[in-house]
Amino acid sequence: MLKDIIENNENYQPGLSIDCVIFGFHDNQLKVLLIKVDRNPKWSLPGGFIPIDQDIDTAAVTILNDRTGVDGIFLRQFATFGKVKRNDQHFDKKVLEYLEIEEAKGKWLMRRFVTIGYYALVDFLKTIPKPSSDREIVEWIDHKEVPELILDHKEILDKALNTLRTELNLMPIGYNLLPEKFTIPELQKLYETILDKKLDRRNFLRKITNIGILKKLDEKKSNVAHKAPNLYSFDKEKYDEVLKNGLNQGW
Amino acid sequence: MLKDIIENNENYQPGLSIDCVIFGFHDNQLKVLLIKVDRNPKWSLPGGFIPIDQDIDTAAVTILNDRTGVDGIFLRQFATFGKVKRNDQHFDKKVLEYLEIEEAKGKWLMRRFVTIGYYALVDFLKTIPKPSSDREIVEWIDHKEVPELILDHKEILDKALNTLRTELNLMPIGYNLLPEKFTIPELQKLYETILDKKLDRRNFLRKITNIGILKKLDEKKSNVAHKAPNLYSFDKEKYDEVLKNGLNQGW
DNA sequence: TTTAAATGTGTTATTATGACGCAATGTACT
DNA sequence: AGTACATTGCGTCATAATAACACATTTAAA
Repeated sequence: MLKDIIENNENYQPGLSIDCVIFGFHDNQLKVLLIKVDRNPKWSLPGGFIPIDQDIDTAAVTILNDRTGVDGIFLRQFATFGKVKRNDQHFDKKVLEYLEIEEAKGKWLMRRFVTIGYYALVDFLKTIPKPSSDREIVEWIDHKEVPELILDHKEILDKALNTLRTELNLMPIGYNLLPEKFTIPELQKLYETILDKKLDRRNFLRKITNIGILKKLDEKKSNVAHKAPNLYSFDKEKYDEVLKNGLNQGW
Repeated sequence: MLKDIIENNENYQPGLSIDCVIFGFHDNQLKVLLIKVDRNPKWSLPGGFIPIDQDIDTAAVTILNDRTGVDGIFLRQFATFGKVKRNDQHFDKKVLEYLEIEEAKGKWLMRRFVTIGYYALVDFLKTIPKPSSDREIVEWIDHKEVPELILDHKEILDKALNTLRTELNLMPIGYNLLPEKFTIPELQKLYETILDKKLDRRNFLRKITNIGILKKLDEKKSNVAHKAPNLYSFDKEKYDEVLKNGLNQGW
């Protein structure tokens, strides 16, 4: 895979890559999809290169699709990272030998790479993490327990989470992270988890209801050890309208 | 200049550029610093390439400094643009001939370039627009009268302005665009110009005052054809604090 | 049947916002 | 010198949004 790309590197945008921070929500945890390649003890964000005949946004969608099997995804570019030393010594001679890549071809990889960060919000249960080879492990990891990552991937992840927190004040987000039917307490947990902060149940209900993007269903959640909460779904039309116009006008 | 870069293109990050949207405020107009090169009838955003031994942020600062002579500037990366056809036919054979660049070397320029967009807020009066050669015109242009721009520069400019509008709801901005001493009505005009919307004088005063970033000076503006407005300056310490923590908490 | 743990539906006090009114002030004009 | 004009500074009031909190209801399990 990587070897193929390197040996045909003239088909890819030079010195540029894409890294995706893929968020999911499960068990009241904000999860991040991470990858571990056997030769490296550290984990990394799923990423890839940009074919010269593809828009960068298209390339990002492709990477996401390949890893998660989900499409129709919420995907946003949030920042581009380009410190001179960001991938210093990531592909050194030893790694190239290991990958059986000729030194001449490998030079392409040893230069500074600038990477474009995208973050995605996906429905955890609809996602099937797909390793791109048998040397690779793909796993959902609680964002609070992310292990050491390669290069500046921790910085990229942090920036993505900060962006998500800010966006939470500007637009609704649950549509992409929750299943079709959900309860208000579940939605609240999602907000609390992202913001890392407790919210008042009753005030949350009022605020989220006032936005006008929820449809109360004639159905209750079953198999709960307490009063059964009502199920809701999003009113997609109004949801998209709010997404477009934003939540707070401010001035 | 460009010729030098092309002939030494191994010293620059391949396929990547930076474009800056530089905003200033003057005569109640939001101005944008634009460039016209004689060989091209269209205007463009000031931009440049990234030396392989420079962080992208540093390269952006350099571009900005070269064009405006101002340093200690507010500069933010806001998006990266990479459609496949974004610079199609921008540097064709004719242009290369005109620039006296060999075709072989010129190939570097004919590929798709991905460009990283930065926007800057600068003090109009402290800025001295500097052409980088005598073939170049650098000018402040009212953002409402921006002429046709090359490539996707209009899209980049629009995105920068939209980002600025959003940021206005998340943080204070006047510090970078206004002189040290200013009046509340001036600050309000700035907000109105950026948002393209009238605000109520009295409510604006209340809101901006409540943020707690203004220092009322013991001084009035002179030479005005009406009641002399009071002068204010920013309390830099509190200003930076609000910049860091954000304006609206939302949730 | 009782209990524990949530949920659904309020209430109240406080604060923020939007829409105004009116007096004060500095310049320009008669 | 006096008045008109444009604009500033300060204030009010009704309404909406927010934070803090109380109480009854429902479900599964003890």
